Amino acid sequence: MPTDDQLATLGAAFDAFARRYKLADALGSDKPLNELDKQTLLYVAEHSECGPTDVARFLGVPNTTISSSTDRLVKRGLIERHRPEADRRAVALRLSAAGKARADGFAAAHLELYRRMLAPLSAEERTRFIAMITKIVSHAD
Amino acid sequence: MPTDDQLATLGAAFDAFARRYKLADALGSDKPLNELDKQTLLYVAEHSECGPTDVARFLGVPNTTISSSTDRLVKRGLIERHRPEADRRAVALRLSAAGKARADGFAAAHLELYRRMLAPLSAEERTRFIAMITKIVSHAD
DNA sequence: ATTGAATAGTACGAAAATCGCAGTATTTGG
DNA sequence: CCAAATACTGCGATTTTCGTACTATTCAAT
Repeated sequence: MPTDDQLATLGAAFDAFARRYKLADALGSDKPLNELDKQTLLYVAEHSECGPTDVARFLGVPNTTISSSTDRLVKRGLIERHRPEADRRAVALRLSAAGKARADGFAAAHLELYRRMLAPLSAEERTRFIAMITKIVSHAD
Repeated sequence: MPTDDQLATLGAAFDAFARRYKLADALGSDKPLNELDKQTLLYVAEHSECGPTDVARFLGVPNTTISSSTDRLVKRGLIERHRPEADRRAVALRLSAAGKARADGFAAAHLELYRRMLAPLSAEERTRFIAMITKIVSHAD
């Protein structure tokens, strides 16, 4: 029962949102990572010792695509592969020191982005906004 | 002056947001469009008679990339190119009937998406939420 | 009027990325 | 103990991006 007008306004806001708050790949690093590799790196940062299949399932892409992605990240020295003793078919992924630095860079950029987003809101509005968006995403279906 | 905790919560919410509210490419159409072509189509829908350069500037990609994109869209019969009398170097883009149908499909999917997002909020919260996000994006830098 | 610079777009091709198919290594279950 | 399942990777076809170089047209300044 939201009005058409509300939906249109929200749509326009989201468009602007997506376009404006696009975090520029942390300059200063060597070559920028493509979107998938960035996602892979961030996932591994949050799930050390995970396997390629975990990443693939989470990101919704085929296993082979993640295999390529991790290949690139290993070649760039951002992540490391190793065989866990427990299951020697598997591969466990973890960040290298350089990878951790890179992931931290992204995290910092994200925080800065969120800070800029919240800047125009008052303290009370911020609280409300965060509460609402949390409500939206935590609503099952 | 948002707290670290607020920023972390917002970040988590955005991640979930981006992952959950990904509009599945309107099934039923023939082959799905890739992301860029979708963006191009939508831009042309909103800016009939625009040129490739306009699209490129808006989307932040090189001109040649848009040239490829419009090529694909023309081949699929979704947009049409023609030479305006006024400036015969230029190319003007517009949707074909099929393209319009496709764009309308996307628009409908978007609306449905927004409806689902707003569903968990009360009428008053919706109003507030939209007002806040509008405030955020209309804030110049 | 002329012509040199600027502008709009495209052709082409190299480099990169995605992902299906098939293959290897290991584990599990009956 | 062996067939099926699981975790991944090698390979290669297809698609996409985008830089360089080109054509066509317009503009601007003499």
